[in-house]
Amino acid sequence: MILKSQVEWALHCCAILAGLPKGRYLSTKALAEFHGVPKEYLSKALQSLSQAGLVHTTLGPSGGYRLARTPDELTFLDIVEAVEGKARTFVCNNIRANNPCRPQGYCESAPCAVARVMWEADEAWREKLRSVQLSDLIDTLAKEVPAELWKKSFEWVLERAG
Amino acid sequence: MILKSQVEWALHCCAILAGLPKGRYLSTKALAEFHGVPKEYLSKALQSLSQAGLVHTTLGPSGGYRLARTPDELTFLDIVEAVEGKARTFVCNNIRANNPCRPQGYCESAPCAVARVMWEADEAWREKLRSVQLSDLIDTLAKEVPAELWKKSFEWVLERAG
DNA sequence: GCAAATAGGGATATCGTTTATCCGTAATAG
DNA sequence: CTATTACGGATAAACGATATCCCTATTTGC
Ligand code: SF4
Ligand code: SF4
Repeated sequence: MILKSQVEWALHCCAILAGLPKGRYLSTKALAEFHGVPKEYLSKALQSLSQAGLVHTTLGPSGGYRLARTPDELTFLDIVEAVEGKARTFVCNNIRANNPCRPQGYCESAPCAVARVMWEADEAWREKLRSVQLSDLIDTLAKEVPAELWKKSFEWVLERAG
Repeated sequence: MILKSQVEWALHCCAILAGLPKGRYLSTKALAEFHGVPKEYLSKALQSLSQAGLVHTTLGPSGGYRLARTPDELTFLDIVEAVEGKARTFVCNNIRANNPCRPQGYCESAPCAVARVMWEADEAWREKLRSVQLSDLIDTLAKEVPAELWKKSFEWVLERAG
């Protein structure tokens, strides 16, 4: 069980978009080139962000993406769920219904204990992701990324932002 | 991203094995029939439990599986990791290495902030699973499963336990 | 108005994992 | 000795993730 690589891409793209000056847009082409990933496929991830309402888009030359909210209103969970979906990672196939001892027509009132524990764990995962904002990531990166590289990357992006 | 159905099977099998009298064994065949899942494939899940040291096995007629520890020494995490593996669900493809602004020969000292947050969430998921013991599950099931069905299932298992 | 660039979406192909089955081997109870 | 079992390897089918291609509508700059 492994998350899509698109999740990593989407998170990185949002981090870049967070540094974009108000009103500017950055294209799929630029984002793909910056991260060294296939443009067409990255496009699908960005479309997921768009459908989830996390980013705004414009068409035409100088078009592209920008964040739809401020970085402190965007959580990791927003981004992860936009790409990976909101479905729980544990699906119950209700195998208890196959118990040969079961009376005919017996009907489960509620999801069983196994499923509930697995879903609580899933929720713990989501809760952790919900607790980290995009702005937290930016703060950390600003501290950890060497100043020189940070500045050059910023300029690289600005040159291509429409 | 979805967990293998084998995870559900393994959890249910362990719950059944927990009710087995000391020294008795239950075969793959019985477990597969009880849960209504393919015997050959369930066998793979049980082998995973065996390799992880969570269950003991014996060969021959009246052979099968029993728990290697008491139910309060077995956590959900033990069982889930035996089947699903211990690998983290977020893999870092190090796409920051593709940043065109990066100086030649630049070397990352540590995993980046994105990966760390995702790994913390992964750990929160595992911590939750670690906090629930198999004995907790049995307690809950004993309360929720109708007494009649519980008793009949127990007898069904005993008839087939070697 | 026109040409270039863009997001969006559908169709399709490739690849790897999950799911499932089959068979041969070694061990064990009766 | 026979029947039954766990175990492991080989293999196939089904499915989802990855990746590419192409067409459309829209917008910008000229
Ligand atoms: S016991 Fe729970 S997880 Fe298992 S089949 Fe029933 S509802 Fe699903
Ligand atoms: S920023 Fe983090 S998650 Fe992204 S490629 Fe680098 S190490 Fe991996």
